[in-house]
Amino acid sequence: MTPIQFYKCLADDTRLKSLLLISQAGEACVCDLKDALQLDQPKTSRHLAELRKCGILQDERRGKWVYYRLQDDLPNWAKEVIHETAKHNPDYYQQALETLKACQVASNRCC
Amino acid sequence: MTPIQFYKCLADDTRLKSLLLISQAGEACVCDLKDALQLDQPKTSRHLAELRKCGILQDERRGKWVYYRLQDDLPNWAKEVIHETAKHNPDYYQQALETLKACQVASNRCC
DNA sequence: TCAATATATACGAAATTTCACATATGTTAT
DNA sequence: ATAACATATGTGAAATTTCGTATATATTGA
Repeated sequence: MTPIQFYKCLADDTRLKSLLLISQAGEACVCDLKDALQLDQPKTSRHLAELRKCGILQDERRGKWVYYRLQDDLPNWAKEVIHETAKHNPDYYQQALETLKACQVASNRCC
Repeated sequence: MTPIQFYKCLADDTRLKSLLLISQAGEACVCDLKDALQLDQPKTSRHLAELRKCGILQDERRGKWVYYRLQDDLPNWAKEVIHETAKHNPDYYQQALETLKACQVASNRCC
């Protein structure tokens, strides 16, 4: 993954917030993310697919749901960038993260 | 500076390369950067101005030349991101950096 | 098999970004 | 004052990205 590919992927509000949420929560399914970020389903899915296609996220289907998390072999510099950004910018995603976590503990299904 | 502003600024080849070159060289003037990156003058200038306007770079005029360097009060997380990216992706900018350094030692004027 | 739920994608429109070119501004030296 | 050089910016066209809507695919349970 080239730096320019990586940063183009981060340069969208939906993708950046999704990525930071996933980095903090460990993983998230499309429907929880869509509720946490108050987006429609196609938009959420499309941006997650873009993060997957450029090698930042990996997906795993579990029943009806698809869970996204950081790609296992994501270069360390990219992981560092994501974590450093998340660590020092909680205001940017904190409210959505709380909604996301509430969804995730609620039950074995989505919000 | 919000993370999304920051990453939108990095999501362009000219801006990202300029930024990494400047982070490695300490500073650079427009004409040296334009030669190192083989770009025309307006394009170089416009992208540097964008990095300045969003708070990543600062400029200083010295005679006819304008030198750009990292903004002194750039948030530390942003500095970390830039340095981590530069440190682990030398292939992306190494050739241009050598040209830039050659320009800078050549004389007290631009290439 | 059929209905319900979750996710993905095709497609054209709308919005945004980038570009090339022309020109303006600022500085220095003569 | 003028010429030469360095940098900045205005402008509309071109390219790219994002979006909304409709629809397709996949899974589960009745």
